[in-house]
Parts: sequence; structure tokens; C-alpha cells
Amino acid sequence: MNIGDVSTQTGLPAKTIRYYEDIGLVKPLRDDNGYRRFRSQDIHKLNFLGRARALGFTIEDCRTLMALYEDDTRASSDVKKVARAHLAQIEAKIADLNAMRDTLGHLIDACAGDDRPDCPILQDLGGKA
Amino acid sequence: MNIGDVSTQTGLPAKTIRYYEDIGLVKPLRDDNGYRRFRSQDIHKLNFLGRARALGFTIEDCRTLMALYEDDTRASSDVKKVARAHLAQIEAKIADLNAMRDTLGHLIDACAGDDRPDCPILQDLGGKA
DNA sequence: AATGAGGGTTCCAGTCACGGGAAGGTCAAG
DNA sequence: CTTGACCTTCCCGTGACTGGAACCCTCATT
Repeated sequence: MNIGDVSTQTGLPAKTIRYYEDIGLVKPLRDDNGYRRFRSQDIHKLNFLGRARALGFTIEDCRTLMALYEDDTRASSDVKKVARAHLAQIEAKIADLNAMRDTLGHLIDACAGDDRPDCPILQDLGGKA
Repeated sequence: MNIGDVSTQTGLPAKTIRYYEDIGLVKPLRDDNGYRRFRSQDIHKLNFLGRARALGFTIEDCRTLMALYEDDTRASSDVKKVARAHLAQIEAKIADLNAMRDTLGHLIDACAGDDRPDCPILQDLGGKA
């Protein structure tokens, strides 16, 4: 399979697939004309990567998870550890964003949003005064 | 005031302050020795920027908000529009992260986390099977 | 006078995970 | 034979900084 078809199949942009090869996450073969030839195992890997990325794992996490995936002697605790660390990051980010949303929401509610210059949003940013 | 003191006062790293000058957000004066000299208005601006950035506004949003802040003839609706667009972005991101958290949370709960290789997390990433 | 500490300066490279676009090779169809 | 759709590599840009090198300025101490 050529990269275009793989892109369609996996939903990953061709650029992304080439990038994943660059950083050693996939190793497709090459045809005589230089085109990448993807085997089913490559496509399987790419789907794995796509799902892991969709869950927000970093590329390095993906590398780790793939290694574990391909290691029959892995301990599920190792997988769980990676996942839990990532979950903690997600929850921290959610907390940050919730705080922003609350503050911003209040400010927006307090702002008249008309053609006058008075604006509690700018007042807050300017240091309340 | 030199950059070190400004950094302490505003809580912004000196590097960040120089960067903000680079991109034209602040324009401190210069002493004869080449050192930046910050006036109170510069510090005020930097505090404004710090707060806006803490609310997650992009640098470009900050530029817009600062311009509105300094424009006595602004309409608060313009400010509100920027803020609402940003709030929408935040909420979209929260939704994404919540979805990730839910999925990841379920997978983690389902994973034994012991020394055996069986792992629902990897099964899911591998395409359920 | 030399030295050292603790400021400051510029500039360059790296981050993360790609995306855009140029310049060029390959292939099947008309 | 040409067209158009593929494919290739290579390099630059993204956002908002951060780290580090190499160097200057000022003051205090030896």
C-alpha cells in the first residue's frame, strides 16, 4: 500500500505518517521507485498511534506504549503507570481550564457588551484599579 | 527600573519580558549602558499581559486587548467579542479533555495493573481485537 | 590593578507535533 | 506525448517561550 491509501485508511495525514517514519515509530519498506510500501503491520501500528494520540498521549508516551504493546512479557502495571501519569496531566489541565472558564465567564457576564467603553474585563486585566 | 526588578515585581521571567519587547508589546527606554529602563506604564502593561496570559489569551489576543485598553473610545462589545471567542475555545478544549479523561479513566479502571501482560488499555489502542 | 559576583546585553538553537510549499521523480490514462 | 495525480526530499514556519553561549557593566574586595 502506498502512503495515500494508508492515509485514507488510517485517517492520518501523509505528512504525519512520514513524520512518524522520520522519528522511527514506523518502518515501512521501499519500492524500487522509492515509494514507501506499507505492510498490514505498519498500518496496524499507525492505527495504534492514531488512537493513542487521540487520547492525548505524547509521542514519547506512544513510543513507550508501542514497545509495551509489542512486548509479550510486559507487566500491565507498566502500561497503567504511563496511563495514570497522563491522566493526571489531563486532569491538571482541565482544572486550569475550568478556572479560566469560571473567571472569564464571570467577567463576560459582567460586561455590558454595548458601544460604551466601560468594561469590567479590561478593568480586571488592568489590575482592578 | 531594570529588568530584574521588573521581573520580580511582575512575576514574569526576564526572558519573557525581553520577548514581549521583541514582538512590540512593551517599549521600555534604554539607559546609556544599553540596559532597558522600565517606566511605571511599562510595568502596568506587563501586569496586564501577565493577567491576560494567565486567562489563556493568545499573544495576538493580548495585543488586541491592550489596544482596546488604551483606546478611550472603545466599545465594550469589542472586548466582549474577543473574550467570548476565547471562552468558546476554552470550552471546546475542556470538552476534548473531558472525553479523553473519561475514556482513559475507564481503561485505567479496567486494567489490573499487575505483573501479567493482559491489558485492556493496550487492547483498546490496538483496535480492540 | 586584578578579580569575582551579580547584574545586564545579543543571538542562536531547541521545544512539540506536525503543516505548507517548492522542486522534482513516477505512473496510468487519454 | 502530455496531463494530472501521485510520490519523493528538503527546508521553513508555527506559539510562546526557554536554555545557553559569549560578551559587557558595575561595584566591592583582595
